[in-house]
Amino acid sequence: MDWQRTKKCGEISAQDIGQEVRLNGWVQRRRDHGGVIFIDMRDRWGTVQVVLDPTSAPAAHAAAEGVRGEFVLSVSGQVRRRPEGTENPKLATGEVEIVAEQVYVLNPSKTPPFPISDDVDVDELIRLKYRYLDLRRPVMQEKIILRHKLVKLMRDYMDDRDFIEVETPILMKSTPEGARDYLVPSRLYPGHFYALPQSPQQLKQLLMVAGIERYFQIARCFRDEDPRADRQPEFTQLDIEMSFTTQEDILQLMEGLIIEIVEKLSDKKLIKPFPRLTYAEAIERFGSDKPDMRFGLEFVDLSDVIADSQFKVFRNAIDSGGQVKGILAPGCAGYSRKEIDDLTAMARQFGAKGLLTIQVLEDGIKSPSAKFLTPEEMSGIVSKVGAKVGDMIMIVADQPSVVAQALNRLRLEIGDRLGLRDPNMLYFIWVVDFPLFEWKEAEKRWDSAHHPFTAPKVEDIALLDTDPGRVRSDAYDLVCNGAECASGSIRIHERAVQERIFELLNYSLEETVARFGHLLEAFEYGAPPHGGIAPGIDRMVMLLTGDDNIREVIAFPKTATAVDPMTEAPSSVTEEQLKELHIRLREGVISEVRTT
RNA sequence: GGGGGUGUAGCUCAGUCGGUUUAGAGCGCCUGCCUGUCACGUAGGAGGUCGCGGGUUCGAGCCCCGUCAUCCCCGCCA
Repeated sequence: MDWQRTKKCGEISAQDIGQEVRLNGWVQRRRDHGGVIFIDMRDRWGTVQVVLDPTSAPAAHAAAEGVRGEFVLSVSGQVRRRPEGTENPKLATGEVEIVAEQVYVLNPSKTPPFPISDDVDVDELIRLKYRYLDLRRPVMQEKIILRHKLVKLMRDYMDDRDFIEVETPILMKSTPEGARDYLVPSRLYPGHFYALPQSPQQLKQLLMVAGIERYFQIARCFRDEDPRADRQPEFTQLDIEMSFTTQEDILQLMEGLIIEIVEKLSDKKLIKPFPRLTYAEAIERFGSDKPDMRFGLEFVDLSDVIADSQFKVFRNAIDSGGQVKGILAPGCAGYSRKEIDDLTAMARQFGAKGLLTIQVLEDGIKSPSAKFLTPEEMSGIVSKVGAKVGDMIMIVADQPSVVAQALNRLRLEIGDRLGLRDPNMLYFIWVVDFPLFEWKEAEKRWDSAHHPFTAPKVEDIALLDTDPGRVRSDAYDLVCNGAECASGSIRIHERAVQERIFELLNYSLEETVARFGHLLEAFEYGAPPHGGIAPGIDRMVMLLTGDDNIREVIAFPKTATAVDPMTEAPSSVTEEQLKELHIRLREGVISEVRTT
């Protein structure tokens, strides 16, 4: 039986009229008129109508009577122009149809658990359980194809610039810093474990020591932390590292790539060149190191206006080294008590003790703080924020980190409510000059802001000994519409500097040697200066498709509970497997084993 | 680990104040009819552990407690 296609369903056009063709595909829909039967046949390239006439091709017609949705068919016949008045402008192939002569059912299908169609809203858990059916939907196929094009473009771009792709191991050594590792027990070495890489960071640096000079990899990364709408336990990044480079080189390289991606693979608007903000500026103006720049509503520092205020909310904040900052909520003066309570709850989520609102109405100011502020102070705030009648001002007075986080959240909320976050705009910016360290209050120690291999800025090296908190690094993030989409740095390439950093991070010499001895040793054999960056591929696809859920751009994602509903991973394993791995489960754990 | 939402037919949902002895709709599915439809039409039919367990009540899809699954957020994500 010769069933292989000579044409694709979606590629049939008026040019094929008169031709004999054979098509392979799935039954999208079957319409039985008692006499003539129509079958819409779908493959990856599109859909075309097949006509079955009971008089001219009785065998084919008879076969088609038993056909149902999602049956797999091979159909041969002649392409013809549709009779006058029966064209379907909604279908790309709607000018023509296939007059079937032969129909083979290559495989029947059960009725699918949900319609294979773009315009249905099906519970995601069912979609994931039957992901192979979900992926038949044209929208999903488009995303998979777009992702392929993105990765191909990345590979071509890097190859054109003399980068070479090197694979690094998935079975790696555990380094308990940063995210939690996924561990893989070793059979050959009882009690020992491999870890899946959180990123190929150390290996790509070692490739620089190896003289590869320009490396990239489409790299899978694993982090055993709770997933989110934009986060998966495993994800993919374009991992890049280069030797004899500078921050400027890397930003240019990456900016060129991103522009090419957006211009070739989407219709979204871009701002070129990408504006640059220092970390300090970003925090000052937006309270975030990944500000959404599609709209303004920047923070306004009110310290000078209320410097002498006796209002104890302001007084306490200022006197304890805090800040008083506000943002404008244009046109929000009419907000109800409930709406303001909701906004206050958001601010509280980030540690703010409260949210102070000032509603500027036709007949005057409405604010819980009105009676505690002098008229001069009130009008000073209103004019400094630039509020007009109909606007609202939201003020948070607290420690700087609380003010930043709370007002950042409120700014994004107002941006959403006012429709200021234009979905057709991809507003990329570079955030640079990150601090090298941040203070971990819980552990009373410095921690790397980026990672411990990041180089301090040369002009700040002296501060390592005197004021580590003020040391800036050659680290940079690419941010788009309020989300981080790439992160990188110039790395340390000298053993002494690297050891000094580990020392500041409070690692003992033994720990340092045990975990990073290979890297430190490598630095002693002529390690070149180097640096790199790694844009996240899943998030890049999300930007292009406009999806706000990362699962929509991954073929077989995990749920927000880190489960694959299709294969039911993770699963329990046999006693023999455990025995081989020298693992015994604790009693309580055995009773908790999932049994779905 | 914490907070919030959701769970009723294969799918998407409705179900009022706890009360019409038998829980509904649309789509899908099955059967009949129909030779130009494309969301075909038309007549009929099947299909329910109201997530699960307990409780309150004369009576629970609806109220209470617990639990499971899932989604979003916080923590976490060098």
